[in-house]
Amino acid sequence: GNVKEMKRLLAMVQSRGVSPNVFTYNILIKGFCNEGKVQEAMILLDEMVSVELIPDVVTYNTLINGLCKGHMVEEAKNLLGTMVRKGCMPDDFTYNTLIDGFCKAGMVQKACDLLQDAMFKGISPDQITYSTLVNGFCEEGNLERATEVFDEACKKGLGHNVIVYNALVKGLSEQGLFPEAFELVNKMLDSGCGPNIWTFNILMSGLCKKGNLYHAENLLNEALPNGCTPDIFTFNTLIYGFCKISKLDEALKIINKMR
RNA sequence: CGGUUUUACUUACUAA
Repeated sequence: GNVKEMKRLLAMVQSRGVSPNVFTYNILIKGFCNEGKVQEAMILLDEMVSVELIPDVVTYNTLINGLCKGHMVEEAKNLLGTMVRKGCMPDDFTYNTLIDGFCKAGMVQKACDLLQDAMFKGISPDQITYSTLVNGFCEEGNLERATEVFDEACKKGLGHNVIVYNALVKGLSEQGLFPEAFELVNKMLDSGCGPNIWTFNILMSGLCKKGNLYHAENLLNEALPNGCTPDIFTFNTLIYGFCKISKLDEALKIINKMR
């Protein structure tokens, strides 16, 4: 829908004696953001003010995330400034969202600056922050910094998290560093934070891109014994891999295994 | 502290 339609709905609800509150707007704003209609979501922010509702930290975080996902990171950062000016204190969600936005935009250094800003405000990095930064550095091809961040997370006791591990496993396997990637998976098993199907998919995808279907298919057989059920990503990855090396017959066999 | 809203990791294809 659009904002005009929304206004009609809200008017209808109000005519029944029920007024929308901040939650109502937050849900709507999230809805518009999910549809990629961030501009319309921003209009709702203005409208909240005009009906004397005070946007809260969730309102701003939702919009900041929408702007980041819409590749408008500078605007997102400006909104951080706006919320502070209006007396709404940013929280860990705010910073993690922005840090991810800047990482995904290829501005990892700015993401690190934001983390400094957050820490200055008394917000310390959590597992989400670390997975975000590990991922950011990996995407940049900077495995050294990615590993440093990972080690720092471990020192703080925040390293034993599947997503943090997966981010680094992905970075390693995308660079073709499979021995290191598998070593890390062994570390996961030792630390009681076992791999999940995402871990397997990440490794298999890396192997498939290198044309190493032998090891990729072996991994498929190791998933179940490790308590991971192959999913649609697993099979699509293998089918892609076999097609890439022109083994269409093998690709078709995978399709049969799916049934 | 009755409930409801916000952040991180995986496949391919498609556009430039």
